[in-house]
Amino acid sequence: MEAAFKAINDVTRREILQFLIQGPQNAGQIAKQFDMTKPSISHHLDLLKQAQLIDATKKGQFIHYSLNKKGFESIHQWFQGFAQHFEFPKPKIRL
Amino acid sequence: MEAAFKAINDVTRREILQFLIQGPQNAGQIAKQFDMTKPSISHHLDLLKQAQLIDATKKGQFIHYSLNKKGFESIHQWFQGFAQHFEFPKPKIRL
DNA sequence: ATAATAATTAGATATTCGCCTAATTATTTA
DNA sequence: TAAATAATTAGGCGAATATCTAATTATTAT
Repeated sequence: MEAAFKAINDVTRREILQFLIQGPQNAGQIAKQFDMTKPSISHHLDLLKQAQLIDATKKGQFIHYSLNKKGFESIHQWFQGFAQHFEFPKPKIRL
Repeated sequence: MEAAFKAINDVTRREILQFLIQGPQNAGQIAKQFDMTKPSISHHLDLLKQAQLIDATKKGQFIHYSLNKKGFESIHQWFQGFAQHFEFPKPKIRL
């Protein structure tokens, strides 16, 4: 959980997560989106992976990164502890 | 939003938020909970306030701190962007 | 008015963080 | 097998962070 909070405390990493909503991408494709060197992006990916916010699977010489539910769940759980004390906008219907 | 992510990226500050679930507390009462000097706690409170995760209201020489919905909402909003891509446990009934 | 209490502000220091360049590893293609 | 491509690892550096002690501000009580 510690790792997840740390991971999302950075604009670039949050933007990487946003980008991955579109679907899995390899490190090069991710790096292209940012005005930053590949090693720096690689480091960000590492932290996101440690936080289990993303998964990495090697496909040949490429590594595909995709969102990982686990990390988000740990943040969600923490958040739920407070959500009960506030009222957050709820969907009109239960999906 | 930036400020909220920053604020929750620290164990002490998250514990302060947890503590405030019990209800408003002044700075001294909060500081007593932690093995840390009052100035350090004061600084943490300042960051939480900047993030609008807590409110501060002066009552005489005391300052009462309480949870503030606003900061939590900004985190909630960010999170919702991903929640739609995963399935998180939902309550059985709509409250 | 003075002393005591609550809390913050200021300044210093050690650690962590984010970024870079250079070097390395692993895989594919010619 | 040699060259090219994808990505990471290593090492260094300035900026930001968390903590402490000392000093300051504001309020209450004697």
